[in-house]
Amino acid sequence: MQTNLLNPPFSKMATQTTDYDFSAIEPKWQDFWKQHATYHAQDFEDKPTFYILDMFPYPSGAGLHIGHPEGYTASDALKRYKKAKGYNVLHPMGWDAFGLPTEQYAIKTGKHPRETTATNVDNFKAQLSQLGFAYDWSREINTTDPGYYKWTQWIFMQLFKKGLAYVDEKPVWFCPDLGTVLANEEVLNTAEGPRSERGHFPVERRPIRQWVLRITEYGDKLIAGLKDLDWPDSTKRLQENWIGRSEGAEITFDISGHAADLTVFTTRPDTLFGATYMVISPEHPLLSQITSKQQSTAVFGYAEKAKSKSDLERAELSKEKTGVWTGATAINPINGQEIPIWVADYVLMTYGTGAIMAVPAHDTRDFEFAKEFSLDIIQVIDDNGAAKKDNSGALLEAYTGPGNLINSGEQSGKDSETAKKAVIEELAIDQRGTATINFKLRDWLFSRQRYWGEPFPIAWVSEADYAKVNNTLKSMERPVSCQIDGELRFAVALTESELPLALPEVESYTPSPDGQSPLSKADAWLHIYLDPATGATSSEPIEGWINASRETNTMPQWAGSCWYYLRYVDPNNDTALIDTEKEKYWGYPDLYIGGAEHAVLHLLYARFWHHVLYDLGVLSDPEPFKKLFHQGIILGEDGEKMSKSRGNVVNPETIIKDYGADALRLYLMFLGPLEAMKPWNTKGIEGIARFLRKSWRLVVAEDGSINPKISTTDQLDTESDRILHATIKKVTEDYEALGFNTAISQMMICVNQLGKADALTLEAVESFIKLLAPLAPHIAEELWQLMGHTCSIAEAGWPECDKSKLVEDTIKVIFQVNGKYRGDALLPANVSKGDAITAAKNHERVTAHVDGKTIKREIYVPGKIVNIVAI
RNA sequence: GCCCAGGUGGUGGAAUGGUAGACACUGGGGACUUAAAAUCCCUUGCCAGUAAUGGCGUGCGGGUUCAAGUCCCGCCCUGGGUACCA
Repeated sequence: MQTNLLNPPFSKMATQTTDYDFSAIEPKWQDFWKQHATYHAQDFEDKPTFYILDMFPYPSGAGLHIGHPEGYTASDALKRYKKAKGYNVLHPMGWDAFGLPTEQYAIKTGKHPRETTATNVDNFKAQLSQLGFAYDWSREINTTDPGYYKWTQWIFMQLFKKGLAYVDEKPVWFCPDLGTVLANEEVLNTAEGPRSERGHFPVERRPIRQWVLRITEYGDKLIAGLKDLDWPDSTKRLQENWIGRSEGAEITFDISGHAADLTVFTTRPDTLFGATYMVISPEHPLLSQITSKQQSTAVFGYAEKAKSKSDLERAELSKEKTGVWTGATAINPINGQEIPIWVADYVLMTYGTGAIMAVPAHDTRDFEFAKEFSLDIIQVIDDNGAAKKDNSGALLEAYTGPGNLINSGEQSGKDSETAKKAVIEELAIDQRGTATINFKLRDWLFSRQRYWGEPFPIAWVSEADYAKVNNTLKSMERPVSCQIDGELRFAVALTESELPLALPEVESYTPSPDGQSPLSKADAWLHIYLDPATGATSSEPIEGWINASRETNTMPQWAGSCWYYLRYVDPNNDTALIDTEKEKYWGYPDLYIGGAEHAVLHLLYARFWHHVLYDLGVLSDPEPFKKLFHQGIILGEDGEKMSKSRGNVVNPETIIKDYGADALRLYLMFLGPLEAMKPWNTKGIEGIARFLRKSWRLVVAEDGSINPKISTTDQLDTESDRILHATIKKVTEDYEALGFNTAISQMMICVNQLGKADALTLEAVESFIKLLAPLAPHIAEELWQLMGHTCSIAEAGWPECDKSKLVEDTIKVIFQVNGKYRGDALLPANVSKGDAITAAKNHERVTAHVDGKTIKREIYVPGKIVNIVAI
C-alpha cells in the first residue's frame, strides 16, 4: 500500500509539499470528473434512479453570485451521496438564457444576444466547475438553442390548438420617450408618478395586442394537485392563496331608467337584504351609459384620475376611501329596494365582474366607505353580541362572521350557509342569480414585444383565407382572431415540420416607436405564403397558397423554464419532446431545489403546462415536482441583502482563491440550516479551514508519508469506534434530510476524536473520508488516492453504521429535584428504575435539596433522567 | 391590513417535551518558536462567591406538565411576500 502511495497509478502527486494544497488539488479533480464523466447518468441502467434538479440560472454578465453556490452545493453533495448509496443519479444543468439584460446589452452595443449569451454561459460554466459541481454536462440545455425552443414552440402549438391561447388587448407599461414597452421591474414608482428606470421618463398604461393563456381553466386542478406534494406547507398555501378560489354567486340588478343591468359577484349572497348601495370600478364599461348629467363632471373626473394612478398608488391610498355617486340607482332583485350606484377605485375591473353590491354591515371595506359617505348600514346577520356597537346599538365595525339572518324577509331565521343556497335558488327563478366560482388568478399574459425570446409558430390570415385552412392547424373550438393593421385576421398554427421557427436576423434590437416588437421590422421574414392544407410556408408565392404574416411578438422568459426538467431526461430527441421509455425510467425530479422567490410564478406556470401535457397524453403523471426544497438567502456581513449599492457583496472567486472550493462549500453549508436566511461572516470560514487541515493530517503525516498511526492496530479504541459509528449514522441521516450544518458538526467531532487516537485503522479513516466526500469532494478524492486507491471515491460506496458499536455499557443519568438539575451519575446501561432512583437519592446534592421535604413523586425516564418531586 | 417565516451567549447556530448553548467564530490566558504563521492546551451566558455552590437565563405576559426553547392562549418586535379579491 505504501508503495502505491509513492507511485500513484494515474496521476502525479498533486503537490510537492506535505501540506493541504487546495489550489493544486482542486483543478486536478475537477478535470478528472470531466475526463472520466464520473457523474454522467446512463439511461436504463439497472439501479434505482434519483433525479435531482436545481433551478437553472440566467447566465447574466455579472457572473456567479454567492447565492448560487448555496443551493448548488446542497444538490451536488446530495448527488454524490446518492451515487455512493448505489443510485443511478441524474443531476443536470442548463441555462435559462432568454432575458431582458442580454437584450438591453444588445440594444446598447449592437452585439447579437446569441454571442453575449455564449460568452456568459462559458463564464458561468467555468465558475461552476471551480466550485467542484460535477454535472452531467452531456445533457446541458439552453433555452435559446433552436433545438430546445423547437419544443417550447411545439408546446405552445398544442395549447393553441386545445383552445387555451387567445389574443386580447392588454394594458402594459409604455414609455413614449424610450418608445418601448417596459416590464414591471423597469418601472419605478416615484412621487411624480410612474417613471422608467432608464432615463426616468414618464410611463403610461397602454393597451397592446397580447397572447394570453387560459391558466384560470386549470385553477381547480392546480389547487387539487397541491394536496399530495411534498412541498413546504407555506409554499402550498402561497399557491393556493394566489389561485384564490372562492365560491359565491353572480347576482344581476336592474338599473332604474336604463335598459341595462348590472351583474356583481359576491361570496355572501346571504347578505343580499343588507345591500344598501353598489359600486362599479372606474373602468367599468357601463359607467358612461348610466352616469347622470348632473354627476358627469365629478364621475368622469374621478375615473380619469383613477386611470392615471398606478396599481400601487391605488393601493396606498386605501386607508381613505374615495368615490363618487353616478346619479344612477339599481333595484335589489330580492326586495325591490332602490339603491345608489357609486364608482370607486377600490373595486377592480380585473376581479369578478368589476362591480359589487355593498353590504356595509358585513364587509369591512364597504363599512368604511359607507361611513365616509354616510350611506345606510343595515344589519342582516345576527352577531349574537359578538360585534362592537355604540350606545345606540349601531355597529362600530363590520360584522363579518356567520350567524342567523335578520331583517331579511322570508329568509330571516336561516343560518348563513343555508341562506346562501336559498337566496341563489330564489333568484334563479327569475334568472337573477347563479352560483359561480371565482379565481383571483388571472389568465397568463404570454407575449412580449421583444427580440430575445421564442417566436410564436403562428401565422395570421384573412377571414376568407381562414376558411381554406386545414382544421388541424386551427384552434377549432375557439378561433383566435384580432384586428391587425385595421383588418380582421385569424391565427393558424404552422406545420410541425416548420419548427424550430428561428429568430430572424434584424438590424436593430430596439422596438418600433409604437411599441411593436423588433420582429415587426423584419419584412422578409414577416410576410409569407402559407400552404392552407399543410401549414408549410414559403417566402415566394406558390399556386394555391395564401398570404400570411407571422406573429411578431415573442414568448416570455417563463416559456423556456416551464418544461426544462423534462428535456434533461432526453435532451437530444429531435422527433419528440421526450421519449416515453426514458420518461418512465427517470420520472420527474425526485427533489427540486430552488429559491422561494419562485414559489408562485415559475412553479405555477410549470405545473400548468405539465397538467396540460398530461391531459394531451404526452406525459404519464399530472404533477412535475413531487418534492420541493427552498434554500435560504445568504445575506451580507452586515445582515442586509447583498447588493452592489450596499457594497456588501461576497465574491465566491475570492473565497476560493484564499480557502479553496471545498472550504467554501463546507462553510456555505455550515452557516446554518439550508432553508434559513443567514448572514455571511468571512472570519468564520477559519474553523472550516482548520477542519480540512485536520482531515488532511489524519491521512498525511508531516513528512508527506501516510500517517504512521494508520494500520498500527486491528481495532480502534472503543470510544473512537463509537464516535465513528455515531458519525456514520448522524451524517447519513442528515444528508437524507439536507441537514448539512449538523452533519458537518458531527464530522468535526469525529475528526477531533480520531486525531487524538493513538492508533487508527485504515477502515476507520476511509469511512470518515467517504462521509466527507459529498461536501468536500476534492480533498476526499485526493486522500482516497493517497491511500492507494485507483478508483474515484465516487465508486467507493457508503459506510455502514454498526449499531452494536453505539451501545454503551454505562449511561449518564441526570438527577433532578423538582425539574432542576442537581447532579448526574454513570450507571449501568440496563439499570433498573429502582436502582436509578436509589442512586439519585444517595447523591449528595440531591439529598441536600430534598432534605426536610416530603417526596411526592419519583419519575424515571429510562436511561435519561430521574426527577424527584419534593415539597 | 392580510399571509408566511422567525426572535436562544459578543457572533453564526445546536437541542425526538427530559442537563439550554453541541459544533464553530471572536475574545482572554498559556505551550512551542529568534520571530511570525501553523499547531496544541485551558477559558469564554449573566450575577454572587477564592472555591464548592447558589441564583437568574431561550422577545414579553399567562397557562398545561413531574419537566417547556419546544405544546396552548394573549401581546411585542424583526424579516419576507402581497396589495382594497367583493
